[in-house]
Amino acid sequence: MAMLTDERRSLILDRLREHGRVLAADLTAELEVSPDTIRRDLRELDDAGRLRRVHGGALPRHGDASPFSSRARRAPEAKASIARRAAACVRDGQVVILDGGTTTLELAHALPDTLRASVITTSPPVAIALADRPGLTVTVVGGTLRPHALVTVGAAAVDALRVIRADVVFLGVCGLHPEIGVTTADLEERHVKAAMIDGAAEVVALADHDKLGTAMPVVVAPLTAVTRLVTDAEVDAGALAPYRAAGIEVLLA
Amino acid sequence: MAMLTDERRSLILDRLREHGRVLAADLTAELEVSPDTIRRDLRELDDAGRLRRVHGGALPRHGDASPFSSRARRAPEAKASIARRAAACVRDGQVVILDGGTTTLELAHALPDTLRASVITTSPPVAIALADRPGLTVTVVGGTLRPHALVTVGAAAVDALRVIRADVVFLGVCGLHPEIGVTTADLEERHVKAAMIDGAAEVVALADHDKLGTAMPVVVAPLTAVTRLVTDAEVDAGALAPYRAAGIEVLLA
DNA sequence: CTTGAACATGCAGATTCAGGCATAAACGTG
DNA sequence: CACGTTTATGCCTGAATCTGCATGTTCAAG
Repeated sequence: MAMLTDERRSLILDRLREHGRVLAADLTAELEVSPDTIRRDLRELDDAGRLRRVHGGALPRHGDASPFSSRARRAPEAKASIARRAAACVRDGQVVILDGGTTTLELAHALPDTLRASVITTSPPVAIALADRPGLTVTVVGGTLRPHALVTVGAAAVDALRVIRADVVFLGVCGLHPEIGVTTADLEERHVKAAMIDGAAEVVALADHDKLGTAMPVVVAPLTAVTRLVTDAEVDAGALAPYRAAGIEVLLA
Repeated sequence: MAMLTDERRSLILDRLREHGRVLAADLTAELEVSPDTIRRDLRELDDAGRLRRVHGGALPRHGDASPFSSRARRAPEAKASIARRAAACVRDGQVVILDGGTTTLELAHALPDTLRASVITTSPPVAIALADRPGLTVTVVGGTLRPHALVTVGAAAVDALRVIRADVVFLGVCGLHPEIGVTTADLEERHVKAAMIDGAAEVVALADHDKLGTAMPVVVAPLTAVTRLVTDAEVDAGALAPYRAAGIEVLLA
């Protein structure tokens, strides 16, 4: 047997998380088993409550028309490769702050299994993703939950972050403009992000290439607050010059 | 004997760490012992909690069958009906505290879509489940994440809860004994649960019928702290008498 | 309504598994 | 050393699991 049954089913759940849906035919091809086996897998995963079976494939259990999970489907491979590149920046023993957002959630999944570190996050999905890593201490920053972004905000969150001096903070940025700096759309989130940046020795911005050169309504911090930028390889070479000029180390994924 | 038993088992765990899985057949070939011996090894390593036995081989224990998701599969219909019954106790405008655990997560899903209330929880999964309810304000209580239970604990969580005066708190109890009271297995969780109870006008305990009459090592609160008990209909009628005698309103789901 | 794809069900072959039993080595004790 | 006990291992048998195939049914797009 090339692949264990449970292994195959985990892989199906991975694909489901990745793409937001799976087709029985695709799985048959990728996993090289008969359609019957795939159907059985999907049926039993449904019985176990791990997914929702539909004709032709399967969907995530909780209907999930949520903005969060639909956003996760945008440019998943770019986000994933950025996440992998960024994950390599973390070293054992560090205190790491993880922002919310789909890219940082990918980063959480991409962290090496063996990593020993302390992770602080405002994002419940990130916290859950890291819960079963034996080497990690996960701290959730409390506050009011922003439904769209699934991050905590408010005075409680800012207070909790203010006392933390992190080695590195990973920031999922909505816009990163050479002159305007780090920007976001939400005023409450701005204060939380600013508090994360304040105490951190290193600030790593994670941004798809199409976030570069754009700006959102609320300014979080000047560009000089960022020490590293991780983006995908599809970016124009010239577009990176202003960031390098600002002393930012640019990593291409 | 070419290789000691424990030596062989360490090697199996090494292979598992290396490849993320092991096949019984491969181990038989590599270690030159009978399949029976390998099976015995895998079984005992599973009993010792070092790996997860599956048909044909073994997988890492925390691969994806987290204790949380496996617990969710135990008596799901009882949990769901308890959750539905309890959800009917919540009224518009209330401040509600939701404990962690699989039953309270079901309760979160069972809350009416139209409910307008403020929900406070230590459980990231509960927070996510409620995020897209337009009528709810969800507050996450920050703290250190307990990997097994997926709840936050620690001084930060207790502090945050101390200032809250909730109308009702829903407590997922591990054990509810007529004389010993509400008990749990974890000392940190005990302090968080106690803080939840302290400021609450009403304390609703959610418990499968098989939790009644049992006690865990750590006492959270005396039975008198509980004002309502929701359990499933499979409970012996006689078993409920001591709770009713203590002035607790018992709801059968 | 038609039709092809997807589906559930039952079945068979192959593999894997659990428990009982026998053997042999290692161990402890007098 | 002699003896009984424990442990580890391999073999055996019946049971369980997994997978693919055949059958008839259901679904959904045209």
